[in-house]
Amino acid sequence: MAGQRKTEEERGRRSPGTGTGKRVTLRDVAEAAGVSHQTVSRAINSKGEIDPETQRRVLDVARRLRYRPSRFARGLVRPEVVTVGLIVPDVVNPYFPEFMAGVFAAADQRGWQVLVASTENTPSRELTLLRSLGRQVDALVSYLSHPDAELEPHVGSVPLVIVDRGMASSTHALVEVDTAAGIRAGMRHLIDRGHRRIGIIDCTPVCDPFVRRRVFAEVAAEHALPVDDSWRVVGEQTLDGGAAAFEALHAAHPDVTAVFAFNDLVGIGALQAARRLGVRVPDDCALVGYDGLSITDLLDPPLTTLHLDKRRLGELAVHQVDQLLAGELPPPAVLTPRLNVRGTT
Amino acid sequence: MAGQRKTEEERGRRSPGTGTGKRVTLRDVAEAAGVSHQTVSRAINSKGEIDPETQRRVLDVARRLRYRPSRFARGLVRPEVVTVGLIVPDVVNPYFPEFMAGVFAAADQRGWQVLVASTENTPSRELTLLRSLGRQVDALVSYLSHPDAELEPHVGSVPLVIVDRGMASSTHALVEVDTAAGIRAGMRHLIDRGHRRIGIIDCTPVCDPFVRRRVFAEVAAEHALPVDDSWRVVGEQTLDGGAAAFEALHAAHPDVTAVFAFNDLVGIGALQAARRLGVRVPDDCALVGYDGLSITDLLDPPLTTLHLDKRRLGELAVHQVDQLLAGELPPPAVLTPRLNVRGTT
DNA sequence: TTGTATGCGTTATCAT
DNA sequence: ATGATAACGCATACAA
Repeated sequence: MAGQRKTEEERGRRSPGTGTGKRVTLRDVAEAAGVSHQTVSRAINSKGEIDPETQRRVLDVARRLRYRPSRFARGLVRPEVVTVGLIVPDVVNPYFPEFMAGVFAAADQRGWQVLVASTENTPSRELTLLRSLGRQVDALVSYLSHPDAELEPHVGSVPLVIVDRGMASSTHALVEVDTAAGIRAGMRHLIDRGHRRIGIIDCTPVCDPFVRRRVFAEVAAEHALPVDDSWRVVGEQTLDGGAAAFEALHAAHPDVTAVFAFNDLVGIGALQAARRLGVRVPDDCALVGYDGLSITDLLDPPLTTLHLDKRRLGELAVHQVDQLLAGELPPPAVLTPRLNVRGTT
Repeated sequence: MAGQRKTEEERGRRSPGTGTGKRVTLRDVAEAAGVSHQTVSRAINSKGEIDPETQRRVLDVARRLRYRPSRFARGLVRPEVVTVGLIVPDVVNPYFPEFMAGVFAAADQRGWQVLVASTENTPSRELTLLRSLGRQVDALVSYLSHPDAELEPHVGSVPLVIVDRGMASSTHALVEVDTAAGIRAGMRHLIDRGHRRIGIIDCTPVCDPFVRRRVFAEVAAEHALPVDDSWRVVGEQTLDGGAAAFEALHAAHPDVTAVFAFNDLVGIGALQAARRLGVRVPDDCALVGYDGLSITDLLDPPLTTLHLDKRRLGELAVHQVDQLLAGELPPPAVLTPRLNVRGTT
């Protein structure tokens, strides 16, 4: 009595969302099984109070019809599962997986889910993703390079946590990195080791107003270092960019004894360039990175770097979401990098 | 006429999903603004046909009330956005971000969204995530270590793509890696270079039935290599595991001239151990890795490895989802690693 | 331009 | 054990 009608429904069924064919609903299954839609619901959810035989039969029909419950209809009726949207610039850059791990862990701990999207380092995509993801989630955690004003039209009413943008906000929650303190610690370390002819490899960040340059100049002045603006080279934020910048710096100032890299990626590039140039690290020239990527540990020598707890950063972001969902705009959470002295200084 | 009632609604409002307080709906806004809920809908969605003044007023009230449209109610009525669930063992392991990047790219290209979760290398979590994510998405892409039979009770009716499990399936779509071919290529490479005393560092994978051991033995037999089972050491699938395994292998067979590592992570560990032992790579002992992690490029010397296009693997997985959603069970997609000869052989 | 009525697919309440 | 009916929050056709 169950396995009679067959071919019509099975063939030609398109899955939900695939445009054409209508979706298979609880009622379709009910009709095909000769029961009420309510009974089908019970069967699907194994809510006791149902004849085992009936359940088996209904489940069978459901399978035949390729029935799939609608998460929307379900979400409408059942207690909501909090979903956080996460926007990062680049999943492959080893910086972000660590950050993401923190977000996942904190979210999972709360029973939340995470919808992830990548801007592929394209600022304009930030805006479109803000829009599209925004309508699908309960809150958004995002790396963003635009100021609030430009964001405003795209952020609807979604609670938003902005990560490491380096700009204040009166409407969104923030998680910030105290880069200035980090740079200062790195500079002090080099100076403590007796370095005075220090160069810096800087990069053009998307929004951040050259904190590194500023702090570098400040510290240089405080300690009367014999360096001026020509000791600061600007390069691409890549391995090759770091290499090229190191070469440029070394060409301009062969007597440089220490280099501060924009970040570890750039630092690794610089290390490779140094090797090619026959500059021994750290004997001829010390090198300090920034970020504390775990891969810097594998280098030879391992890179001295300002280690930032990226995982914690992610956890803090979720914590900010927490507050936002509770209806309050929390003060910015700030994290400071920690100097990790290893082989290159 | 708009800014009259205030305090009652604003205070005490809890956000959606936060348990208590009821959700602010379109009708609440309508009532507060003194219009019909339809007008509010128009205002929110900027669907022309509305007096600009009315719209402004409504939007204002909506903001005051912290109104947020329900994604569920919306999804119920509007064309569905396909959401793919992605389950990986570990976000931080550099292998997976590359894979994820492929999934994101392919998904984005189709206008799909991706919900990500990590099992944290815990097989039991695979099952629970399968369940919880399964009800929130249209299809699932997952690394899984269980056989179909154990999966069955947890995979409801969700279309599922299993990645690199190394076991056939009659109900789920697959994306596989031809590991045997990879190992074979690596062995051939070593043999071509004249190596005969080859060792292998193997690991206990969760499900995969020691493909490496099997192929290693086969090739060894085919070429009558002077090696037996004692040339195969099994270690943890970590940096330290690789180092320990290399030391063990080297202790047992000091005359080993080449080592095949389970994967790059293990290979890097082996490389570090070799350096500590004073074994020069590749002069004293060659080393081959597996996976082709991009960081192996930064090592000194860069690791010769069997490069797997993990990004492509992710794209293929999404393509399998495509088929599944179209109602067909596609044949397994298979990817073969490519030998990438660099500094360690 | 605005309001009224209806349906989306599910679960929950209450009968039977 | 099963079925009828009413929400859930939103958008859309249609009426005013």
